[in-house]
Amino acid sequence: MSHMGYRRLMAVDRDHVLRSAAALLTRKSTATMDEVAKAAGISRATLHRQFSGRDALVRALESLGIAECEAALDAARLADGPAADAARRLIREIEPAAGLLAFLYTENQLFEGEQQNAGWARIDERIAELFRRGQADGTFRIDLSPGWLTEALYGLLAAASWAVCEGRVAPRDFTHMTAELLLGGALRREEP
Amino acid sequence: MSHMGYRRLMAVDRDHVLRSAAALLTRKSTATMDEVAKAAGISRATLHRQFSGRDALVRALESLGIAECEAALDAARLADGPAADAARRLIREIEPAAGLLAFLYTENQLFEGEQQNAGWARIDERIAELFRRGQADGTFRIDLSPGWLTEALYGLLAAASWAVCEGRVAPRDFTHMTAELLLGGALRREEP
DNA sequence: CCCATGTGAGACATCTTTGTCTCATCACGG
DNA sequence: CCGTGATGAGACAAAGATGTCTCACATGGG
Repeated sequence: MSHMGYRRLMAVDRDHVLRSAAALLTRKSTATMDEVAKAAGISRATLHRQFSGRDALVRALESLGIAECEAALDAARLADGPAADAARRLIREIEPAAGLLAFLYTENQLFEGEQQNAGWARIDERIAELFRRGQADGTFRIDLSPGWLTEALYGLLAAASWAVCEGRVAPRDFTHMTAELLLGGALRREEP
Repeated sequence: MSHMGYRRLMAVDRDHVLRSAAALLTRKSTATMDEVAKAAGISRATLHRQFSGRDALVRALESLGIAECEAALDAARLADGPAADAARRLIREIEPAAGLLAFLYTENQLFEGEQQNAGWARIDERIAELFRRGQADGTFRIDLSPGWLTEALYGLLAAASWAVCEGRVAPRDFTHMTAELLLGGALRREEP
């Protein structure tokens, strides 16, 4: 079964390379292919054998980010239960991918071409649908559009990811900080 | 007074170049010096006569961003009146600089060297102080740290700036969307 | 009118990154 | 033990961006 062994080894390496690249590019978005290779513990030649170029690497990271987002959306079961709880589940599930998302969020090269990945539109729509549901049942305020709430979620995820990366926020507070600010804001609530 | 005239012309050109560069780099952070020059309506030679290199240009943009932030902080009079109103004033005053701030926010090259501009620390401190004041007088919740609220403000400003830039949010809604989400969050408030 | 100064256009070398190639080595299975 | 295939190291050229230079032009003041 050398064929299976070959396939499995490749898959593991590819995933490891992608994760390393995501972690590095999150911190330094202008990292060289050589730095990416070193971060993954491989040579530049091998990196080039798996991703034919920097563009292919970024596209693969985009696909990975989309896949992780959709997995988080599935795991969060946005249609179940109160909308606020669903939003908290979503943030908790998406946290491991927040760094990658923050990198892709600022890689505006991905969105300037006329051929942008349709996965983002699907994800946007699913998140916006959650906010729409919450607005319809009176949970969420209606003066903030679902589209803006979606953008704000991305922005807060990126901000929290960078704040954790630079040590300004403890990693264990990530979910609470992000979810509470998105849902409840900075103002103190009156005790009912 | 040719000397004064010379100085004045230089200042005007320099400011125009900086604003053009900020507007362009906000949309495409990897723009070439040639593109920056064209966007400002000057040649690459003249651009290079005013900013000795790309690094000098970015540093000048950083200084401009810091100056505009501090001007906004002054104009917002953060120490006056209710903390929530002060935060709204701050967002309103800082809105014109949000695009530039968003660019500098992602230019992590500015923050990796051991010699980073101390202006950011001053600005962070002034904003955090506002949130501390609001927490002390019971206006803001205390389970979100002033540091995180400051980071969240940056993240929301950047998200709103990009959302406006790409047409997903109307420019006139910028202040309301950002301020209301930061302060009140997505959850609907009970009518008192 | 003449000259000084700022500017644009372009040439040129340099540097970095990238894409491609070759070759030696190493691991693994037959 | 031997061959196959992946890998690492390095050389190499191509491409792009940048820094620097020269030269022509135009504008404005003396």
